[in-house]
Amino acid sequence: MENVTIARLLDETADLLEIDAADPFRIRSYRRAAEAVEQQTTQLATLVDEPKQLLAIAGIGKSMASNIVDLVKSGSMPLREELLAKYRSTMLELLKLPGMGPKTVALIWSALGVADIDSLETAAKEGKLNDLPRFGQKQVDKILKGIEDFRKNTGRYRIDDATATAERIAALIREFPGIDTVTPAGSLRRGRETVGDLDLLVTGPACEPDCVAAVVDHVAALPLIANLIAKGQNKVSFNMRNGLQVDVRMLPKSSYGAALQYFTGSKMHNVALRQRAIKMGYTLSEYALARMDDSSIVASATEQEIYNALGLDYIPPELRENNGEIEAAQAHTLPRLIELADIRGDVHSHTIASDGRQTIREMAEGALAKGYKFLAITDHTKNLAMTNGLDDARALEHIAAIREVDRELEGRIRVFAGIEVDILGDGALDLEDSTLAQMDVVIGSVHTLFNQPYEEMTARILRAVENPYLRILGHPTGRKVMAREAYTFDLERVLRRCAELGVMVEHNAGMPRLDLSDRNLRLAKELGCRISVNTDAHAVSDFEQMPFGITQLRRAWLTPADVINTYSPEEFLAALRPRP
DNA sequence: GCCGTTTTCGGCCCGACTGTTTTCAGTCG
Repeated sequence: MENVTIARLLDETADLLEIDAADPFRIRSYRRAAEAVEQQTTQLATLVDEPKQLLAIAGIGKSMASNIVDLVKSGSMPLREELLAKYRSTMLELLKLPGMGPKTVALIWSALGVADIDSLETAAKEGKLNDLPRFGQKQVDKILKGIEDFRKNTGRYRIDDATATAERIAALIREFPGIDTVTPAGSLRRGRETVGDLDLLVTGPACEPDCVAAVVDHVAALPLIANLIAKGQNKVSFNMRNGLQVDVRMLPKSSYGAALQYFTGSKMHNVALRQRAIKMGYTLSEYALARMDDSSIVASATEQEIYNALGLDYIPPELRENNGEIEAAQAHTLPRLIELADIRGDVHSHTIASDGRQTIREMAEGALAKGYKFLAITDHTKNLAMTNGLDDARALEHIAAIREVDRELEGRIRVFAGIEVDILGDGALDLEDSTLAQMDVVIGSVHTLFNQPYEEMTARILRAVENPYLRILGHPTGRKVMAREAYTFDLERVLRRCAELGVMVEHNAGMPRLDLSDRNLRLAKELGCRISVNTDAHAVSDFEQMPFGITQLRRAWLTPADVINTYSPEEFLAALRPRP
């Protein structure tokens, strides 16, 4: 059983406990445990015979460890079974409807026997809900609307889409006079690869308390709003046409830092921060860090002041997951995270020789314009026929053409000759060794190996990695971003072998379905792999995808030294696995 | 159910918005 599954089952147990009106602190323990499990880089299923290692995880105590062992061994656990016998598993879906919380779910169950979305809809339309306490027509309408939306769209939105939407909305809000800044907060600011909703924080002279009402009216009337959910004194919530929920908050300058900190989260990071504040005699809210005794404000204008007042170094948003960052900030041991400005090269790109859209020269000049010091041209091989992939003869010609451009641009940028070679069904590489020996960069890609049995897939990739000419394992997972992880092979074993052999592993910034997740990047670092971040550019404009890749590297706590793209061209060549 | 710079017991984060509540419960982030 994968960690994500264990985490989900623990979280669902917390939901059921809420419906059961259990002790809120017990419920929180289950939520904390679920979070902690999801953060782990090693699979807990391999630790069930060593409970001590489970107990070492913060948030996992004796009975939670026993729960995890039960889950791994039997697929369930006693408490979960007990609750499922008392209630229904379909209630977990009801909780996802807006406005439906555990109390309401418990109420309609005990009063009407309603436990799933279809019966809820029927009951609502028949007017049965109106007789219940705290139910009026508005509640009923909200539920029916919620059911409609739920069926229309489920799930999360990709960070690049959400970023574009945020920018569109921000531009419209800025049209109002007296707005200085519009900043995305929440999981978008933390760089999660998908976001559930959008939090925008707005500040400027127009957001001071005596005049904020006009801004609120302006935002609530934006033309791109599909459905207005709520409009308060300084907050507006609405849905976009695609279902994405947007929360916009207007804030005075004086408390902007506290608000930014608060709404950036994560929730678990904030909880930990608040507990720390209390121990120090403070209270932390979205308005300020204040003294508990006389409510005097200690810090509120910037995040930096707040973290410092709590005895911490500033914590970058990407690290705020309550995953050791607070302890590191206190000990002044936070890593100097990699930044976009550190990147000096991209070693995965395509040209018109295969399925790219620009020439070698154009790609090289595009990289030069980004300030890069090196670029590797890595077109496809013949096995991927639809990409017009290269055979040995064309590959050798291509190398000569790349060397030519490299000479033309001497002193300005290094252009390395490379190839993105397919790993064939038996684990062999798609070109002759004698051809591969001419290349600076050989990326082995897993494309065509999908949909094979786990063990076979693992064995074939391991065989490919053994080939001494293979120097980078290209976009090594077939996971789907929207559906969490979907490994098709034993990634941990492959990464371990890559580390032993000096094979670099790639984080693909341009293809979010083929990259390594932040958790797997952290695993790769722990195992000692050298990591490369590349855009897989098929045109110069694709180089612009790099920031999304950097964000994920930051979430994995990577420093410039961990990532070969920060090296000089000579250092990069030296870091490659030596030729036989 | 977890945890410990007072503690192995007694704590455990904070506030806004909504609806129908004439003083607050539930939901949400």
